[in-house]
Amino acid sequence: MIEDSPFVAAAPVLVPMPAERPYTYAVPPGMRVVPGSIVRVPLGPRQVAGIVWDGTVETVDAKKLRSIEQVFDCPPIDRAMRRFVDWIAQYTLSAPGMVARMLLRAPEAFDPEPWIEGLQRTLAEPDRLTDARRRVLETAEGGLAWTRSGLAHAAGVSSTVIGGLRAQGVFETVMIPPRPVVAAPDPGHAVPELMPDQKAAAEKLRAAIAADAFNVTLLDGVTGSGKTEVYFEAVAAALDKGGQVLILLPEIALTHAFLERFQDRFGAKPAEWHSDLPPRMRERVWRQVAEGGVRVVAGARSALFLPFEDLGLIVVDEEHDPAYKQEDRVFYNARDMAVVRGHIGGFPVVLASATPSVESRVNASQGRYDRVVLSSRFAEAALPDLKSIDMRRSPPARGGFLSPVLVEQMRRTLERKEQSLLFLNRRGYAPLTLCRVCGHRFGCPVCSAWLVEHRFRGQLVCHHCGHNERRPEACPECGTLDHLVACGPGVERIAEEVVGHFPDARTIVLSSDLLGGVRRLRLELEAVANGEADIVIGTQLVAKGHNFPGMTLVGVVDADLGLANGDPRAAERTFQLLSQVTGRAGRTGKKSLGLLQTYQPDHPVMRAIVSGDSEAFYEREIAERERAALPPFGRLAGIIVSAATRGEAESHARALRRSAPTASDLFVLGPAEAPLSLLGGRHRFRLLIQGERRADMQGFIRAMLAEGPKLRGSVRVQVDIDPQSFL
DNA sequence: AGCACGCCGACT
DNA sequence: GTCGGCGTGCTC
Repeated sequence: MIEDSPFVAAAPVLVPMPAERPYTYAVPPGMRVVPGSIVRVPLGPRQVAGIVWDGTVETVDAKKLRSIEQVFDCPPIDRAMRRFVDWIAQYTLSAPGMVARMLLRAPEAFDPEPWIEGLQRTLAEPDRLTDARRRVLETAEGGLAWTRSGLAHAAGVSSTVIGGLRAQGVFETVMIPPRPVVAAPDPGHAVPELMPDQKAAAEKLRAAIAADAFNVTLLDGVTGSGKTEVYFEAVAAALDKGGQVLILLPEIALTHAFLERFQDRFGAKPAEWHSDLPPRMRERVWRQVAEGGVRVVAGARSALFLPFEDLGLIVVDEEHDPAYKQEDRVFYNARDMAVVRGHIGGFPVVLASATPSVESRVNASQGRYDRVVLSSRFAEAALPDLKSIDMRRSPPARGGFLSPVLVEQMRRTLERKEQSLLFLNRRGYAPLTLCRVCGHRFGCPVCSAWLVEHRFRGQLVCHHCGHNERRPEACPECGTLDHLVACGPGVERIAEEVVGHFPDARTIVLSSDLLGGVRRLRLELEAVANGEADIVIGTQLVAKGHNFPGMTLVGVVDADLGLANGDPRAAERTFQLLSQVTGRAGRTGKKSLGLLQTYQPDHPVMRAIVSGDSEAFYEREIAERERAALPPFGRLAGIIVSAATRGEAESHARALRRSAPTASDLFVLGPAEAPLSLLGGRHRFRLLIQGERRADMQGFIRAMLAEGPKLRGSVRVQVDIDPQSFL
């Protein structure tokens, strides 16, 4: 730990940069630090916050040694959290300093929250009692301290009135401790009446909490089965035991609706934690989590790095959601890191989903996780009647993309004054533009993916790197005017087709391109929920989180989209997405319908969705993955995400094969996950591995580094899950 | 990751 | 003559 040299005491300090090990700093005489202390240290030309780490210090050149400037008045990062940082650094092959950086993302929170100035009633009486003064005294009755502006506001007077009373000694200045960011949740606030299978599931979770040990439960409940209510019982049990609780949600799902639901159950909102929390709030939440004042946090993946004082449960909702993957700097999957955090902290973890990831299903079937299934649905929340439309038999009209079968159902839905949702997971107007004369295709000059036409904006946009240009009139290759043709549909194009069919219907397109940002989007979603649109055309953004009570028809424009992209998870992802989308309808109690436009009605994904038999899908998918040795079965799959040149990508692919001969598949992909054949231009080399066996993977990385020392620093690793060595 | 230093093109 | 592009190198 802290070692005394003959001259100065020194401490290892993890600084927030890609350092492989802690740096050594001198501890000035009289300063007290312990492992976990958050300290201010000089680093190059600037001052940074670092964490005093475990272990002995390395002797460094006396000329290099600098001193810790300050120990923050802040609870030290506990041992479990420090081990968590080291574990993640090792597992993701990232520098520990970069992992530590994720803990230090609330710089102002390291100093205690200041007490604020307040006013308290004294025994003195004012010289004259005016109307305004009387209101102030009535408001302040009860002896509690008020802020000056708060009291003025509550009494409906100007703050000069308060100032006058203060001057007369009717009020005295007192210091008020910082206000809690949220009220304390009450586990007994509104205990729900649970259905029998919910009750049984809640009992199992409660037992896991009572056991006071690490354990993972996969809570697998079909849409509408009341998963949230069940895991709220686990939350209540953990709170009863006195621990703190973290509920992880995919960023998108961190909605108002969830917070309300929590408040209904516990009488208070959880503290929120996500990337667009205002800085002041961020600091207060961080501090109060560290001090234990906040009991429950609902947050995005970064909430995993909050310094909980006494964490007793993590719930990962929608555990299959890809938003849990962080894919820059430190590559990690928050769902898996939550499991690791539980293991280190010795507490239970609950993974909840209506469509669990294949990894979690495998972990459950192999006994590493417990599995609790909720199979019955509330009667009024029945799923829609689901059917596929075989596009070979009911093709769309020329130039269109909607089958007559779907159009007819939309017409009927309109007649009944109910809402339809068309889902197409593709922004813009058309995913590819080409010249009818010379065949020129518009590609991205930066990353060589195709440019997507956004007709509304008059632009061609690269959805991978954000590059955009004006849509020209003439072909840049042959110069012919007005012969550019849009290939394939995006939501804008579907909207055009819909308006052609139903010119009088209120049609709206919802995608992340919507002008006006998140606020506008929220307003539009609300408007739709209030019935202010007849037909909604949306990307996956409509698939998540939001309920539309009047929606009785869901049409999936291209259910096959995403099945053929070479991703080993394509079928799983499509199944999950289609389950979610079709779940958007049918919560009304009215009869509702889901239609999937597909060219492969016999594909296992379509059969599973239409029949509702997800068990069969999982069994088949797991068997298939095992046979092909794809994730999550103990083989390694490497993905080169981008390379400096095509030749370099190829040579690294060969190196990859040599060093990982057992790898089942080597995916050589472009920066845009485009096939290698699309790679062109110069790109920084980056490597992304979705692998299972850590030993294989690390060996491979070492081989890569030996192969090309210049690559060091630009190699990044993603590990999805490693069931063999995980726990 | 920041941030400084350092060496070549278009402008107050 | 300077401002500014990002390549390279370092941080106890």
